[in-house]
Amino acid sequence: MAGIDRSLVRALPLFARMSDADLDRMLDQATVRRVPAGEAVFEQGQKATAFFLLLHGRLKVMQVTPDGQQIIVRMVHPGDIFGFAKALQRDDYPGTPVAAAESLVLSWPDTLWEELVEKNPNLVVNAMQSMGQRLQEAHVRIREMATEAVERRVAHAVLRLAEKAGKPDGDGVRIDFPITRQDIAEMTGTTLHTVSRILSGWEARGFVEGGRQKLVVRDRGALATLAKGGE
Amino acid sequence: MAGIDRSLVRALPLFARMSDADLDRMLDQATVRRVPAGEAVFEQGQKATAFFLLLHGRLKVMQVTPDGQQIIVRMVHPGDIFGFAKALQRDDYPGTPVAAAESLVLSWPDTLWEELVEKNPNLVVNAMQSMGQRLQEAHVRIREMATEAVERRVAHAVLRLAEKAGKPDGDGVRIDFPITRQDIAEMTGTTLHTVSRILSGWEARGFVEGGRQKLVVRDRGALATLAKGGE
DNA sequence: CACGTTCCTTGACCTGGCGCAACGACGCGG
DNA sequence: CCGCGTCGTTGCGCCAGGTCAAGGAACGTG
Repeated sequence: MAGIDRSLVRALPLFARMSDADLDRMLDQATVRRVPAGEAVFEQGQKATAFFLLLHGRLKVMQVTPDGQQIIVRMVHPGDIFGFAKALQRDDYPGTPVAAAESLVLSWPDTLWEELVEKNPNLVVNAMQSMGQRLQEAHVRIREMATEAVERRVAHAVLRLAEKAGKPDGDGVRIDFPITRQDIAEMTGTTLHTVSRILSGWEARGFVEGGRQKLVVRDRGALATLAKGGE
Repeated sequence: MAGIDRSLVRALPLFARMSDADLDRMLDQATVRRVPAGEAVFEQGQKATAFFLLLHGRLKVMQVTPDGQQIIVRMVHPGDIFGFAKALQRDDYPGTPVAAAESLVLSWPDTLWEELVEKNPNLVVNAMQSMGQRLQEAHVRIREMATEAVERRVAHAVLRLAEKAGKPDGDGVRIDFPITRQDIAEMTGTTLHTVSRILSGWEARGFVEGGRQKLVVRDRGALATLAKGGE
């Protein structure tokens, strides 16, 4: 159905210890989809019928609170699985993954999971480890939100972005997809106003370089110090 | 080694679709340990050598921030697995589980996991689902911390406690283990002062009934309304 | 290139809830 | 049953950061 080259995904931890033949077979059963920037892969609350893998691009998983507030629960980077409702024991998707940049998404029908696992027990083990890491990251974020002031949280968020989505840019690291102040606010639990003020401050001190939907980290060390709490 | 009666754990989702014989064998390989209230099962940062199951009692998983602040990452209820570092791909424990009440804990050496899984593939599937649920809960908490005011967060926390650890008490529900204001503060990311004020307020309105290390929910509906944001 | 839209910045003001402090109450150990 | 340690309550001042407001800069589109 798809005809994706195995080499694109061979190195992913999810497929570790899976034979080339099995992997090819799995890829043959996948659907590829191009998602333009700004579009959702699926919608929060929608019945879950598939699970997904991000091949290329960048997704932000949004959740809307009953009273209309929006937050970004996590970012999906290439190689990550998402929309894995099966694992969450739900039959609907808990969030909405929106493409921050044009993205390429692989998906398999939910019903295939059992069968795939049957043939390849490692798949579950690997999937579980990936979820374990996400759980850990979630706990770190909870701890940050509970104990740290806004500026530190933003520093952490920016560092994480640089880590996961950084691209060398001159003497710094540029976040490799369009990101707004609003996005950062929704990732750290603040308002875009506060984020704007903080970034302006950092820019004045030469830590970062801002711009419309753009962010370049110039002095990673300084941010790390901030994040650690050393004023 | 242990001689635990199968019936104690037979109903747990973790062991679903495991044969009685296999379960008995697994239980034979387990170590039982009684943990008095206030004592830790293991310590954050310690090398991970086992994984655990809470049989009876109640644990609070604490994390200490580099600068000494403490928070409660989650509560462990009977039937929950914890200290599952294998799944997190870590070799040390990320938190410290402290007994809130006298507890009974089962543990298996980490090294046994692979072997157990070999014989019983469902174990991984079930473990993953349990982690999936925890991940979801973590996301909910992140959303709460990002968007909700303190009083609402406390309302949510108390409702969750009533749900998971509630015991009928007269016309209300009593939290079935000793819990301090400090604990609730560390679960919601506030100070004990604010929690105390909030609970006093609720008590005045007849929603709850406080006391030393004690908390009884009298009007669950009122709390639910608060949690939902209805003034 | 004019116009609308989206994104960013900055100022002024206001308030939730934190920090500090003092005190009261319960319960345990001697 | 007395003293001390833990736990809870409450008042007060202060400030980080949210809200409200206004305007400017970059981008896309007809």
